[in-house]
Amino acid sequence: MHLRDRVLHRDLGQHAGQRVLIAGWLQDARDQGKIAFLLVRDRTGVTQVVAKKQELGDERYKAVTGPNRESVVALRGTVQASKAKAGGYELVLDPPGEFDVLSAAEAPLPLGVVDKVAADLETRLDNRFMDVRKPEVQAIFRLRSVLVKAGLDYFTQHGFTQIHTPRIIGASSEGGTELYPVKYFEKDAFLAQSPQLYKQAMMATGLDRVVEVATYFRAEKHNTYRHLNEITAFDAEMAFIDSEEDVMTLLEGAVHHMWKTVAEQCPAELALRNVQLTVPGLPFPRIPHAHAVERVNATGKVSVKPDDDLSTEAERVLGELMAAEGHIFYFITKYPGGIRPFYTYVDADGTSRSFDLEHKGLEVTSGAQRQHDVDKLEARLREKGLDPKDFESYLKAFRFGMPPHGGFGLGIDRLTMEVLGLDNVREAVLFPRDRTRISP
RNA sequence: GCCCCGAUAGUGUAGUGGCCUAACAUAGAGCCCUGUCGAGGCUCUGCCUCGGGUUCAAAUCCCGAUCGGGGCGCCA
Repeated sequence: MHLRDRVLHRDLGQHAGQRVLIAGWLQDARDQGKIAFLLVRDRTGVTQVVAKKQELGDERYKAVTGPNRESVVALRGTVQASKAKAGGYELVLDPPGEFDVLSAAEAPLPLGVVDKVAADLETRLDNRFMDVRKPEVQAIFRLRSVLVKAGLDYFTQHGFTQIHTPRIIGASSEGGTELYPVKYFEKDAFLAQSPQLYKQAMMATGLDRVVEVATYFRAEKHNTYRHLNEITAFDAEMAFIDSEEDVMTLLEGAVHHMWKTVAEQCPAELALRNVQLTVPGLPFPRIPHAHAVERVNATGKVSVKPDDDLSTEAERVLGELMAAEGHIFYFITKYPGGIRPFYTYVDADGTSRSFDLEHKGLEVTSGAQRQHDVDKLEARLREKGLDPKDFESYLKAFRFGMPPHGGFGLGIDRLTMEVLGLDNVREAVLFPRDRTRISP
């Protein structure tokens, strides 16, 4: 039998009475002198292995109970019903006691996997390979995988083509955030802050609907539970829309599908995180920015000016108001044109066809219908203090037939944090890049 | 960019001028234990971020450095 054919913990019941091979991390070895209990963990659970000195002999018994915790071991034993756990199975390591250490772990561990003392997030991230051995941490990334696939499935089922745009960009930028400069041979270049300008260019091609699972780089020195300097998002753009409402309908459908899929496919992961997931009803409420400002100001807790964006505090207050009405997801729409990026479509009354999707007071999406009239677009650039010359390769795509279009960026890290109720976005990212962390 | 805070065994904490040659838990080493399952019992190992200063006396107070945490702004 090969290692790849090893029996996983969850399948032990199908092999009752048989001699099988199992392998995994030696979580613990409880030596009681003449009988020992080895706990061997694989990705599906922890198997108890019973080893008896009388049957194995002193030498084998010592070899079996000797390895350090978290060593990788493989062993053969006979599956039997556990004498202690109802409905559970364990392995009896019977003679000759086949037991191999595939990789010995050093001691002490830099981070305990099942220790009774909790470690700081900082220590956990420094030793992420150990941290992810914990089932409750593994659950985050299994669920994230399901969430992303559900999103991508939804988009492709709705006619979206998955694309990949450059992460290295030239000097021109959409503004709004600091960029990381990189050396590009004899030229200056930057890491992309978003695929915005590229996915819009695709609207001039006839692909009509594109989506990218994109990584963004933002050189902002923020230090909060919800910000990272390297983030991952769904970036979608769709052509031939009548208004931003078409984009919002698509987006809320995608989010609903992601929540529903996670609820259906991840009961074990949700249970490990103690999360009771509620799938939000459709449609999500739409709250025009002006109304949102009125509502939060009416509480007396904050003061937001009509033309300003909601502060973090105001966002939280609105989240509480909406939660009280039973809405965890909601759109804030019709932002004042002045506080949105240059490519946003602004109507004659000064409001923009833009929106944010919020979950319990946290922004998870920003989107809009885009300005597809190149003259108005150039005027918008100048209003924002940007030089149209710097955007020539972008603007060119608008001069030869550009349909009305719109799109959004949907943050995957934040979505994962929110679906699980994590208190820090770093929990939802394997190797987060924040203000100070570039290793591991 | 602005503001606040922290640093004590591998890990998580207590100690905030002398009672500290620093404590507790957990981990690690050794011994005992034939059904443990947060296994248990006994013994042992291991810590004040760095550099200045104040003081009779500094883990403790002050200054600086380094590393880190958090809030705002900005955004996903």
